[in-house]
Amino acid sequence: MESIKKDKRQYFLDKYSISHLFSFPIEEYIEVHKYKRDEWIIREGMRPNFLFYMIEGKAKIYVTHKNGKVSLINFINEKDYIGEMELLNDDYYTKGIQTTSKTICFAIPFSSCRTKILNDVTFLRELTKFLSLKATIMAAKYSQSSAFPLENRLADFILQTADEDVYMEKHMIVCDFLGVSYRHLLHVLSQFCCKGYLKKEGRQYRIQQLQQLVELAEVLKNE
Amino acid sequence: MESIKKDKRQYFLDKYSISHLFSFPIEEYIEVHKYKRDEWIIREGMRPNFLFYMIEGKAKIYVTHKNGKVSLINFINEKDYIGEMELLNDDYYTKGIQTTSKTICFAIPFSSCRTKILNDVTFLRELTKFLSLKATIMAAKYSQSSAFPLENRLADFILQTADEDVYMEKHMIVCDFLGVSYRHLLHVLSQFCCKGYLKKEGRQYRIQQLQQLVELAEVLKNE
DNA sequence: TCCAAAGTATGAGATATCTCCTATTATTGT
DNA sequence: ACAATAATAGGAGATATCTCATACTTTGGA
Repeated sequence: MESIKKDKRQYFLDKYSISHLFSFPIEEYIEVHKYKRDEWIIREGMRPNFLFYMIEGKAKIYVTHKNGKVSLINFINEKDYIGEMELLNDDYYTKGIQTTSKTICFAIPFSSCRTKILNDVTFLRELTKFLSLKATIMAAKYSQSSAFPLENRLADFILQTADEDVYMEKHMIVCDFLGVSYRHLLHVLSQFCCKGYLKKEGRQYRIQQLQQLVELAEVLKNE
Repeated sequence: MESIKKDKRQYFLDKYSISHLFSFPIEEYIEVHKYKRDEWIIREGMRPNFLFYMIEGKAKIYVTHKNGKVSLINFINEKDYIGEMELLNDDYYTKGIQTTSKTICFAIPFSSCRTKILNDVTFLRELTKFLSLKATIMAAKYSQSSAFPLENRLADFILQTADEDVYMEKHMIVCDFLGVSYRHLLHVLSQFCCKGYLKKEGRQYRIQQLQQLVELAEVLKNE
């Protein structure tokens, strides 16, 4: 992780201003953090020291079960908060957050801001709005997720996790996340290769026909 | 809908006190509303006049698409809020909420309380906690929903929607919600009857072996 | 360095689920 | 009261997906 300072910091503060989300001047407290692909923004089980707001890039949320199995739970994209559960909830078990590409976040230190933001109705209202929308969307997604064949859900997954045109998730994690057997995942992946959407390069896949994948993924988004 | 007054009202206020969720005395504002099965707590597209907090019973959330098709989106259970989106978000499209059984809600009038509760950090923090937990749970559910055969998901669904031991949802809505074909839904339902879990009575089904259904539904909840 | 564990890869048969088709009831508007 | 529409019901074959078995490769630690 690299903390961006001075002019560059100011550049991001201006480009993605979030001052309207707070009733007090927040800018002076904000740190701008830059991560490489696959870096951990938060380690599982460790309390974060910041409330994060993602402005560029994407990340994945992981949790480890008692039996040691690691599961991918969800994604984080631009304009998402990270660490809001820990901000509010003292006994929340922290999940791991790992970037999927180069990523830039605003990081608001708990040390100097926790009390302030927990008493800021403007912030709390915005956060509540954000969360209730998120819950609604997840509910809708949930109710229809199993309606589509793996082909569509996998296309969507590939687009969400690929960095540039390279897809390189672990099959085991993916079939767990998508709720599909290992065997079948491989089968559909090899179909994608046959059809020329992907090209296998050793252990990773390169996207050859983005448009085709986008069309398959679009199907999930109708209505 | 029936508004419960006097002693009975006080009984519910005491039994399910929510005063700790607010920093000001909320009790005097709370109305206690009682609904029969299948009543609408909120009509789709109409702004509610209350923030509801469900204390007994359960309900379903529906939305109508442009093409006229009606979809079940999610459930509401005890200790859930209803109308929080409308409280926060002026241009939120209101979804329909229909009870699944006899239901009792606290109803907090926007007219007298909206400003107060929108400026109450205690309330906002609690609501945020509630919503972020809900979003997390939905995300986890989503990622694994398609992992299980209809048998398990249907058992869960039946338990969530049955009133006492009577299940009587419309097949069309159910297969939409569960993302499964009409044909297959019927097939699994008739299997449940063969196995003696359910008994078909004209247009509805009566639960015969609750425990078996619970076991099937439990599978969804592991880990 | 070597072993155990995790991950990758593929075949073959078994199930779950879908699509298409065709009847038979409810429900609804006129 | 009647036609039109929506919902229920079930048969049959096609696909998607799962389970099991088996072999090879990479990886992390003793």
